[in-house]
Amino acid sequence: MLQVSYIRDNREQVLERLAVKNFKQPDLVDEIIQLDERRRLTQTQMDSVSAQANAAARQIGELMRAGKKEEAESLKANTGTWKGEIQTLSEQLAAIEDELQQKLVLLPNLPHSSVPKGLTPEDNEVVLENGIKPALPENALPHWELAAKYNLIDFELGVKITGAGFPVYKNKGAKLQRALINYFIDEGEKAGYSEVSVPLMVNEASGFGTSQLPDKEGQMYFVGIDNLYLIPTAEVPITNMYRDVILKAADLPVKNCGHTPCFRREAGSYGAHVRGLNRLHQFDKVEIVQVTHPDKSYETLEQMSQHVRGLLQKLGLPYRVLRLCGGDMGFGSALTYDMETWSAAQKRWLEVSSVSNFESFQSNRLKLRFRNEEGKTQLAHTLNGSALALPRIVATLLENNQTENGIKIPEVLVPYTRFEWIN
RNA sequence: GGAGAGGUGUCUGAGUGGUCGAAAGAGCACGCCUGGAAAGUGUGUAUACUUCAAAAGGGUAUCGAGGGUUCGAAUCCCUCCCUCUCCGCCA
Repeated sequence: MLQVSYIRDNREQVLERLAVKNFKQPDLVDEIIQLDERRRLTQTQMDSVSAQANAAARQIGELMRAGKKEEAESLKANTGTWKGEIQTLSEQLAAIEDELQQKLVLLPNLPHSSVPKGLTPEDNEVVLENGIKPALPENALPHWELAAKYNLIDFELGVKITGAGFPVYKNKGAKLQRALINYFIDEGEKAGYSEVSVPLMVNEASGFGTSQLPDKEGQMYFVGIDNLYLIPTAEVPITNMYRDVILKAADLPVKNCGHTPCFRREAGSYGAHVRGLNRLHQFDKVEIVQVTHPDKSYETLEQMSQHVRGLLQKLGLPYRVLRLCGGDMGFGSALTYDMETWSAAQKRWLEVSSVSNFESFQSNRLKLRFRNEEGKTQLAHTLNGSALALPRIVATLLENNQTENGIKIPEVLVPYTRFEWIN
């Protein structure tokens, strides 16, 4: 959520930046500024009437104590009017604030100046490409066929138990999952992220804090009986650990990592591109999260991106890094890098990580602040990234590392899998 | 799930209708003291909104959340949330 004071002081710039994100309702900006003016006016009026009423109440108290009952009674006569006024004004204020809030949450974050204009994934900017795309023989198999051939993943069984998009991992497939999770967590800890294990369901306030709500309501599974949402990413519970928190400047940066399953409804996605592990309703992911000083967040974004690239490199996967264009970016992000691996049998890039700087967009909702050099509270910046999401890594590993003798496990994973081949 | 107790500032904790944004202590910050430290001592120490050109200052709101009673609510009433204890159930 953008800060109203910022919008007020930087109207032109806000409009210009929103245009980069192809924001469809620029009129909202002026509506917000006007509502804010009305809000302040109403608040000032209400405050001054309250001040009068408070003063009178104090005086009545003093008179009562002094035993001057009649004078006190005569003062009471005025209070009814004030009470009425306060009532009216506070109702007005509440209505204005409500409307303001409703409009404010519709504004996405402003993109960073380096974000390219554009509408679709085709407009994303390729920042770099690394690694060698393996040349597979003509009869190379896509991962869903490899998963069946080596008895690693049973998609049909998942359909029986739950439904499409909830695979059952078996044998070395299940072990590979565990190995990847542990490997990613260990690498995170090496990079200074302290591990947390967090709830998989969150309340509405948490969903709002990281801006899944109200924007992406339909993308989350909702448990109505208890009003809880299944997390679409560990970003939500981990970042919300710092909701309503004022950190010391010395506490920054805060670095956490954690593994969770992620649940996504993925309403409306079907077809060849969602086959196998390409798109699931439940998948495992290790997430890295940082809370930083506003001056450091872009530096941090680069570090986080490096961390993710390092993982892909160590796994020996060819990858590329994209700087997302305005149209493809998430609602709350100011700058996002997507990391994609080359899936050699499908002959396409698969997104395996997304690293974003939210600047103060989330922290404004979270009321996540720190005490700055001047001793004043200031919104911190939040960042997060996948490091990494498992299914597409598994898909790429299986496809790219297939040989006549089976699937070769990357060296760095062998201490975790305790087998070198799937065959 | 049943019964009871309770939720006050960074923490402990006082406060049952007015002088309470809130005693006291601890902690923390800065100063004095000291060769340095401890002890001692002094001062300060919530957040948000708003007013003001800015600073200083002022106003309003907030004692789990929301509503109500009252001229006036941390204090009384209602609803909800949470914590603790006992019982029940249970991985």
